[in-house]
Amino acid sequence: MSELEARVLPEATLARLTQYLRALNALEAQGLERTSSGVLAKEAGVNPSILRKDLSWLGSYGTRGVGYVVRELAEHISRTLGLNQDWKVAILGAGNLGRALSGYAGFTSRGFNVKAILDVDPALIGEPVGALRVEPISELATVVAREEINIAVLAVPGDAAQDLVDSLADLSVRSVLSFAPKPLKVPTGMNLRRVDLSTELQILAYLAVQG
Amino acid sequence: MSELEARVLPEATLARLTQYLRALNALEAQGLERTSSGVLAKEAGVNPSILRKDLSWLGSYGTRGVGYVVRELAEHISRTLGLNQDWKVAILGAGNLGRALSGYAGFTSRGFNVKAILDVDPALIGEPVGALRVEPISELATVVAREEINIAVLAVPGDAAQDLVDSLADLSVRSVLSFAPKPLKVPTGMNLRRVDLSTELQILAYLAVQG
DNA sequence: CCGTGTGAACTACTTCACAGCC
DNA sequence: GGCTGTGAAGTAGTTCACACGG
Repeated sequence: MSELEARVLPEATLARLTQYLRALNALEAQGLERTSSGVLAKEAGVNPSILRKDLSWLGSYGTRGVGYVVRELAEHISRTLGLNQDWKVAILGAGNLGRALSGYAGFTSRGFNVKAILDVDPALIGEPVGALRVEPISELATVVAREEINIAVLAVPGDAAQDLVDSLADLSVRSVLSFAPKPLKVPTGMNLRRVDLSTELQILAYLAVQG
Repeated sequence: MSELEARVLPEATLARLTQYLRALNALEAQGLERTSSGVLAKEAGVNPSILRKDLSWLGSYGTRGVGYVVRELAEHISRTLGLNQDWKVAILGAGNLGRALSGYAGFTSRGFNVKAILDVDPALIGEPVGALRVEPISELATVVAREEINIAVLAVPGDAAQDLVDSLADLSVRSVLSFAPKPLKVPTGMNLRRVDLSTELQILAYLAVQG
């Protein structure tokens, strides 16, 4: 393949683009067809400068002196983020958190489909979770192949997480969202994002003491 | 001399300190009494330089040529983060996510006690969740006072979140962890952190398309 | 005129490299 | 000798301010 220049979006821009997308949807729901960086930035909770700078990474989609066409801009951001395609998600770990995530609205919307939920615990295997049934984690390879999983969500204890990441890497699952409270090593080419709930609470504790 | 006496830890440092704390606990569990920035940094998944720089914000607690005393450093970080005191957490929203969070191990450890779970839905009120029962959100003020709540976790739909933040502010709850997929306005003096699960998935989708 | 798009200035954070001390 | 602690250098991200074009 011909090498395109590695023009990857900065991490921070990427995170905000998802917020603009939601903000645009909110504006569209209000019946607005056009908007400006000021209005959109307010809705997304950022300042207008950074919004315009972020959008400049995608090219020029506004009109000077006027603003942006809501639907057009939303469509463009969606395409850039890869949300025009279908994402098939497997949840690893059918404990409280895993089960809650499988039904979470944010996970089932916008092209993300939870296709499977797996666990090691024999007591959980076969149990219904929404429209799915818990499958044994020993069948991971089979499930990933059958459902064409491309995103995995790790809702397992810290000790189990690294082994699963390694297995997923072998199965060419290249995107993982981990809730395990441990740093994980990932092979190059795999994308990992962590959500660490107890870290968030600890940060709040510090801020509360400060303030 | 700087104008302000109280120099606050950088946000990024703060987040890593919580990781060092976990890493130190892991080392202590292995029976180690002393460690070095190299070992600790590896366990925490960061590089040694930034670790030493982070610790320098807390003052000098290592010994040149030797390293750090595990328990001493852990104790010091804990104190800095305000983890020597008791934190009383209320969970707002008793849906799948709220119920899962109330039992989440990371939430119940290290001084964080889930004292109450509340919801608007009459069908849920009175239902048992672990050792608690769901209480009506109309009783928020009473519950906050009774349990001396100082941290609230928002696990409600986006539309309800802002009103709850405002109510919490009136009740002097100064720290909020929100799972609502919306930017929220907070009064000065209130600390808000957001965990946005669908944003995380969207970022992964983009990264997967890129790679 | 008005709001976008963007270089330039600024701020925050990370890494380097080595002086300082045990 | 070896590892900490820290200025200095480097990098990433944000805000400013204004030229540009509908």
